[in-house]
This record gives sequence, structure tokens and C-alpha cells, in this order.
Amino acid sequence: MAQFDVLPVNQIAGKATMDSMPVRCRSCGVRDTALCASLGDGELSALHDIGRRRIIPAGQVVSWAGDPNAICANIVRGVLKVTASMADGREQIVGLLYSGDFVGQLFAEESSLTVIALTETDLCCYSRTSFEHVLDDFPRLERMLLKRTMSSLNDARERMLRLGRQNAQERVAGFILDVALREGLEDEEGELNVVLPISRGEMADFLGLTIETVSRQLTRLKTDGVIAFAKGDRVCTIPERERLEAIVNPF
Amino acid sequence: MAQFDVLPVNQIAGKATMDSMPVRCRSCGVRDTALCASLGDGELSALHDIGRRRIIPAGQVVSWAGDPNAICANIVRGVLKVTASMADGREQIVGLLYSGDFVGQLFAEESSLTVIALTETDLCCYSRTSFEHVLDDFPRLERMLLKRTMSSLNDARERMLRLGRQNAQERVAGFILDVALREGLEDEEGELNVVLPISRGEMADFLGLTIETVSRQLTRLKTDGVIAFAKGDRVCTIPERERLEAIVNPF
DNA sequence: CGGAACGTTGAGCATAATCAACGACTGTGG
DNA sequence: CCACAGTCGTTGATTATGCTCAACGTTCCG
Repeated sequence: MAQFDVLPVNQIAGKATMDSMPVRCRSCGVRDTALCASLGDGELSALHDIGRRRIIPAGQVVSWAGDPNAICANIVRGVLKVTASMADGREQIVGLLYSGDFVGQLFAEESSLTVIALTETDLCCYSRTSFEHVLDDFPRLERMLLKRTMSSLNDARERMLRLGRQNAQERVAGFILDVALREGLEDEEGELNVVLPISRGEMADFLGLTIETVSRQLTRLKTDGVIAFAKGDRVCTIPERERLEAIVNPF
Repeated sequence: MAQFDVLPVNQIAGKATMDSMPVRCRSCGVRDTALCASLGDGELSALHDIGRRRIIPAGQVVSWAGDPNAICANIVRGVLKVTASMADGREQIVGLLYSGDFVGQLFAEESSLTVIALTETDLCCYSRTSFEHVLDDFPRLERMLLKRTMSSLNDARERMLRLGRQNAQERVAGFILDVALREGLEDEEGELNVVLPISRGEMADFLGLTIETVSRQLTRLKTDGVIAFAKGDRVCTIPERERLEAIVNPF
């Protein structure tokens, strides 16, 4: 009954704006970076109507490998990991997804990968089949998805080079550099500061190493002065980016 | 002048059929498996008009990493490798492409990967930008490309698990199994026979190993009776598929 | 206070890389 | 025709890298 008060108010507010952008979308933090950016304000309702906001606590599974592939989503806030695993428990993180990224494999009846929230995460979830139908009606949406999928494929292939050909030192250094370039901030002294989004164990699963090896390589980078840690094990400072780059791409 | 005789004849032959399928496409071996399968006979001319057949000898580079990303293509016949490499020469094969597969990264100004023909290869080449324009006009073509790209992404992710978490024995066995399931033929005794499409060195580059390790693992599989070689190093027989599968996916 | 989760460090070991030698096969040129 | 180099694959000896097992410190929370 309380819902009755709330919902109509939102709808009225929506109609009161110049265009017909749905209310939930109007305040959405990834309106201009997620796939939605390919839709005009008026077109958003097609996605809005099939979407549902969901908050996932850290550590919770979003979708299991082997389950029917029922949902896909835009990430509004948070970080997800996509993992592949073997029967005996060996695990590999095959992708990390951030705000604005799209989650889910379309056109497949069964999902072969497990998706887990690393931080508390806001998702804008769609039924996979409904999303596929919306795709039929909005070519720009499909085009944007195609571009992103091609770009993900490229990322995956670059990561294969790392997993197949780089040693532990290069992998760890490369990971820190990637995160720093994506999310890092320069301070007043020109140092690059970044919060590592994952634990040592998750870094190991991402890099195809063990926890111990990741830890040892981090201490080595630390004693060599290439990186420094402040306030815990997650906050990392990079005094000279060039030194890190030299490790990742040697001659 | 001789051309004058030939070309009109082809055009007449094209128009003489019930539909307007271009001549070159009518005899094409991958008409129904490549991306073209998403187009009706009449629609084919859009691709046909911008396409050009090209024969690439074995070993020749189709496109270099770092070059302007100018072309894409359908593979009519042959096998290509897609490689990523580091400044110091380390190399990783990130994809193998067969007849009917699509080659090229769209919507990127520079290509980051090198493509090389492993066998003599027939390509149906398009200028990348022209192809992108055709994509605008044929939603079914774009949809098929999206599906394939998603499926390639999935393959790439499964390969990350291998590169990150499997040992040499499992990688080599897994590779043989993959090729056998894709291209192998059962003989009268129920044995699976397959011709390995690449050399030991290329297998090493594909699996993130060295030539010596690949060779040793193959001899180990051979002495264990899991596989056998006949007529050279490329023709491989698998007496019991289950034994190979047990190695790839242990408990 | 006890336990759990996370991270670091050490000792020993196993796996795959490196370095080296050699056989089989192919094509080339004398 | 044979000698030769070149490519490809195999095998052996040795080494280095990263894994395994184990212990221990810190932080957080019941």
C-alpha cells in the first residue's frame, strides 16, 4: 500500500520532465557510460521496462557456471569477477568488470562461467531473452554491444599473452600498472596512487599464480622501490611509472 | 581486350540465374557457413561488391600488429594464426581461424595483433570501413557477427583457464582433443584420426610452452598409448577418446 | 579471549625452461 | 649423383622458476 504512494509520484515526476526519460534512469550514474548511452532519452524506456535494480552484497554469486543463462545486466556500481574453473577446483579469473560494463553472454542457453561480486554491487538486471528482443529494435544498442564485445575479445587476447608468456614478476607488475592506468590518481608530487580492487588471492587467480608467489613479487617490487604500500595492503603508490613499465615490457 | 570477353559473360551468367546471386559467391565453399549465411542470395551483392578474393601462400603475413587496421575478411579455405607478441620476441598464438571464420577487428584504427597464414589460404577480403558500412544496412549480418564475437570471447576465456591453470600434459592433451573434436574422423575401428594443423613450434606458441616440452609430452602420451602417430608427425590417432578426456579434466 | 581471514616469509621440491646434441627429411647446387 | 645447409622433431643434462607445505604476524569480529 505504501508502494501506491511512491510509484505514481515517480511516474508523474518522469512525465513532468521535457522528455520521457524514466525516473530510475535519470539519476543513474552510468547513464552515459553503459550501453544505455547508445539510446536517446526517449528510447530508454525500452530497457527500463525490462530492467530491475538489484543490490548484490560482496562475495555473493550473481550467476553460476552450468546454470541456465537467464540474466544479463549493466553494472551501476561495484566490481565483479568472472571465473572459469576445473572439476578439481582450480580457478582462473577470466575477467574483471567495473561500473558501466555489461555482464552476461547473450544467445547461449547455458552459461559456462561463474560471476561473483567482489564489492557490494548495484546491477541493472534484464532477462536475457527480453534484452535480446530489445536489441532487435535498437541498432545503435546492438552496435555498441558489438564494439564492446570486440574490445573485450582484444583484452582477453592480450591477457593470453600474459598468462602464456610472462613470468611472475611481469604479471604482477603488469596488473598493478593496468589498474593504476584505469583507476589511479596522481597526487601533488606526481606519484600515482591506486587502490587495488582485489585481494592477494584474487590477484593470484587473475594472474595464474599462487598467493605466495604474488606476495613475494609484491615485496620484491616494494624492496626495489618500484611501489610502496600505505594504509594497509590495498593502497599502492607508484613513485615512477616508467620503472613499472620497464618491468612489464622489457627489451 | 580479352577481359572484355570474359567479364560480360560472367555478368550474363549471373543474371541468367533465377536470383541475383553474384557468380563468385554462387560457387563459394563457405556461402552457408561464413557470415554470408546471414544474407539472402539477393543481398549478397552488397558484400560481393566490396570484396576481393586473395590467395595467401603459407607463411605469409596477412596483417601486422601496429599497422593501420585496414582490412577484414572471410576465410574461404585454409588456416590462419592470430598472434600477440612482446618487444623481446616472446610470442603467443591467441587464436586459430579456419574456413568460414571471420578475420579482423572492426571499429579499431590500429590492429594490435598479427595474422599469418599457416597453410595456403583463400580469403574474401573487404576494406574494414566498407564492411562496417555494409553492417549498417544488414542487421542480420551484424547479429551473426555479434554472436560469433561473443562465442570467440567465450573460447578465449576458456583458453585463459588453460594457460593459467593447466600443466603441460593437460595443455597438450587438451589441444589434441580440441582439434580431434573439431576436425577428426572416426575410422572403421572406432578410432579417432586427425591431422594436426600446426607444427610443434606453433603448438608451443599456442599452449604457452616450449617446443621441447610439447615434444616430450607428445612422446609421453605416445608411450602411454593414449595417442599414436602414423605417416609423419602430423597424423594422429586416438584409440580411446575417454583416456584423453580423463587427462584433460581430472578429478 | 579465541578463531577466522588475510598476508608474509622460509625451506624444499617439482615442473618446465634452457642449453646442447643428434636424427630424419627436403631442397639446392656442384 | 652426392654433399650441404636448413628445417623440423626428439632426447638428454642441468638449471631456474614458481609451487607446496609450514609457520607465523596482523586485523577484525564474535
